Amino acid sequence: MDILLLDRLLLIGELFERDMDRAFDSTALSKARMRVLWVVHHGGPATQQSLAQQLDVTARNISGLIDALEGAGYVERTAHPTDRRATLVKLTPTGAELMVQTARSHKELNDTLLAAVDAADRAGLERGIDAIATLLGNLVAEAETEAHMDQT
Amino acid sequence: MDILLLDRLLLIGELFERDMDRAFDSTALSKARMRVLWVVHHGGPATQQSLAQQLDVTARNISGLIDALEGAGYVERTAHPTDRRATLVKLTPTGAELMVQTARSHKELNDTLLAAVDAADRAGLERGIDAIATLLGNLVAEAETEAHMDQT
DNA sequence: TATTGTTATACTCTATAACTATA
DNA sequence: TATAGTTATAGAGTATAACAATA
Repeated sequence: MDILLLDRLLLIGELFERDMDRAFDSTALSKARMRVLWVVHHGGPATQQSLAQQLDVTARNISGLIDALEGAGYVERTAHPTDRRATLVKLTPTGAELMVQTARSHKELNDTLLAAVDAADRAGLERGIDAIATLLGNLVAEAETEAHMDQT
Repeated sequence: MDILLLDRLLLIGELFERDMDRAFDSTALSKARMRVLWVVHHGGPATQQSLAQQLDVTARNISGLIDALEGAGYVERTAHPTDRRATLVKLTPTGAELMVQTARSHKELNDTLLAAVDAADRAGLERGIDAIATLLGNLVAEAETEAHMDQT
């Protein structure tokens, strides 16, 4: 009745964000900018249009984020090989190094947290989180499809 | 190696936020404003200073949020009984009704998600989430205390 | 004609600093 | 002198709309 499981899950998300904020505040790296780096790190060089779609923000928004990341030396705009309208956004060596480090500390935190869970509970925990993430993903996707229908 | 448990947890937080955004976009209720309502709903009438501390934002920021919420009819500023400098922020009947509905749908979503988890996994899931939330809370609190020390 | 990225404009959330009224 | 709230100003993230270059 008192504290819902969902609330705990949301608390974890919030705490993680606060931890990230603290870790990156010193540089030019906000959450929005880190997300851009993350997508480029995982998907490789991408056009700004592609980034806008993957991050579900406007092209204008991406322009500003890439401006900032380029100014800070984490990405560079390069010519698209076949489409002269488009630019390809790539990580610089500095940006690539940052993402490797970030992925590493992310993994370490994951392991630290998992170590606090009783070994007997881990399998149930993973299956439960999986089930919840899947169902919630479906619910949100459904709701967004409906909302999109309504617009049209 | 591929997908970390932590990533799933963060995904759940993101999906929930997207769901909330969709549900409230139609009104004057952003995430920041909903958080104010949530705190007043749970803690009762509060001064703006108190809200600023509880939400960890500046007093100036609270001024703007209360302006918006007052304009939309969800809260009202009333005189503080003993301190003429301060204002007490209260929910209007509309605001109170909104929070009751929100708490209800929040609970429903919680139950729906939990129902998707195999009954045998639920206890382990709850214990695991609890352990993770507790440890992460401690880690973040420690880090923030240290950061605060550095400033001083 | 459609698409890519930019310029122009606006709104929300956030912060710091200066100020007013009260304690 | 210290505190509660506001005004002034600034910067980041986001959105729409108009526009240039290219497809």
